Amino acid sequence: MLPQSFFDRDTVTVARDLLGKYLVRRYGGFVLAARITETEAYIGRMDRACHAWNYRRTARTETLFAPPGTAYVYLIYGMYHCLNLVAEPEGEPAAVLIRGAEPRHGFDIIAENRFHCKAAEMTARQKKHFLDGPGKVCAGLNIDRRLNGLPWGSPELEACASLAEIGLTDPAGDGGSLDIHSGPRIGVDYAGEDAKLPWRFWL
DNA sequence: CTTCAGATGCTCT
DNA sequence: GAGCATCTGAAGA
Repeated sequence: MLPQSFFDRDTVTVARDLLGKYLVRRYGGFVLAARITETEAYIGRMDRACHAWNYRRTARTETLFAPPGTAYVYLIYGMYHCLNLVAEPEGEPAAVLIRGAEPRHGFDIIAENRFHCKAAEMTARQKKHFLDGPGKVCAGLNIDRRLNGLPWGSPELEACASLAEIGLTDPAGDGGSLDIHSGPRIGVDYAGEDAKLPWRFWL
């Protein structure tokens, strides 16, 4: 599991460093794992796109003020969930949104969660868009608001540098060197100039 | 490949 | 009451 100190750093750095890491989700006896391929940084101190911009503290944003590594999960558009991991020292409201991932373990369960079918029954179109969006990551890994505020270190959700440390191997390999890209974040036009910040990262 | 409408409920004003 | 860190299927190019 990544140490809490991994998240106790500048949010943009954390967002970039999370690429290629493995998200592990455990529930009901299942172990699901996916490799993170896309992230975005949100920093309340200075970023109009962040829910806690200018340290805005409400019932919803309270989680952003929690210790680094805490899960921040909220409902968007009435029907999808977004998973974030809190960053920066405790008290600085900031987080990294997990925007995309690739399944690595528990394919059938993830396929069931996403498409209500077995992995082998997925269409080519479904495979191509397996977990390529924040709502899709949450649907596939069965993440919803019940996980909001989950402390870092909880077995239900963790991130690790390799699957070997939890006794698994990556069927697609660990990938070697990463080809990291960056650009403006998605869907934050309401943030004015801050919408142009290159705080989205992907492989 | 692209655009587009519609779904749906929580949060804050 | 307005808006939202989204997704899907249908239709057209």
